[in-house]
Amino acid sequence: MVRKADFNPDIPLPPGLTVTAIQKAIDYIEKGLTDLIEIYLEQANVFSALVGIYGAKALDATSVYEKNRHLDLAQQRFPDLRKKGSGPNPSPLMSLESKASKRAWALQSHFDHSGWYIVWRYLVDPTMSLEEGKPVIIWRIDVIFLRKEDWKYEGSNAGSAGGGRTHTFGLKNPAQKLKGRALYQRKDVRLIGGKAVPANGD
DNA sequence: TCCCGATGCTGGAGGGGCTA
DNA sequence: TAGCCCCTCCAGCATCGGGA
Repeated sequence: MVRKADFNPDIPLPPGLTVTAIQKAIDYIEKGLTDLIEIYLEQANVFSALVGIYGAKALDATSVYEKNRHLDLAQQRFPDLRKKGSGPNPSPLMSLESKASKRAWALQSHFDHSGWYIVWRYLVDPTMSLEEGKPVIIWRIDVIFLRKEDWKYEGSNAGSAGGGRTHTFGLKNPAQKLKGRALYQRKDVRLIGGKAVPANGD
């Protein structure tokens, strides 16, 4: 259950975005992903992408922010969401990127764009000890405006000789930037060993 | 038509630093 | 000194566009 008391009213939000819209989005994500838990067990990284997609979809439905109507651009280009009426090339203040992660602080992207970022921090609770019927729980939401200088380049040795992925950008000192600035924080989830776990699970 | 690079989304492991 | 926290680096899978 999403409680209003778990929201911090002092956290600034992107223009037009409301706590109510985010509250509905949490509900949408948690319900929507209940049947997709098998995907997490199969491929966790794909599941994280799904959480981010559901987040964007939910805000598209519940807020004044909308997804790019050109499917290919929506899938590939920054931002995920833009304020309705802000045109095809919204300013950073009107741009909202939806990201999801199991990790407590880290934030990575292939770009270092300026704009608003909403990060859905989730945990998978197959025992449903936190909430009956909800194996996926959004336990914290970070909403922050990031500038180009907040990102650091993280290179890659990928090339013809081998290697894995392409380069990424990572948020500089994410814990320092995000600590105490969560818009939403469940009190029944604790960080232990850098991992989010149900507080009633110990 | 096929291949490769760019871009989208992430997680895991290991090591260094800090603190109790 | 051990445990915890955080950062860095390496890992995966997907789609799309452009060039050969």
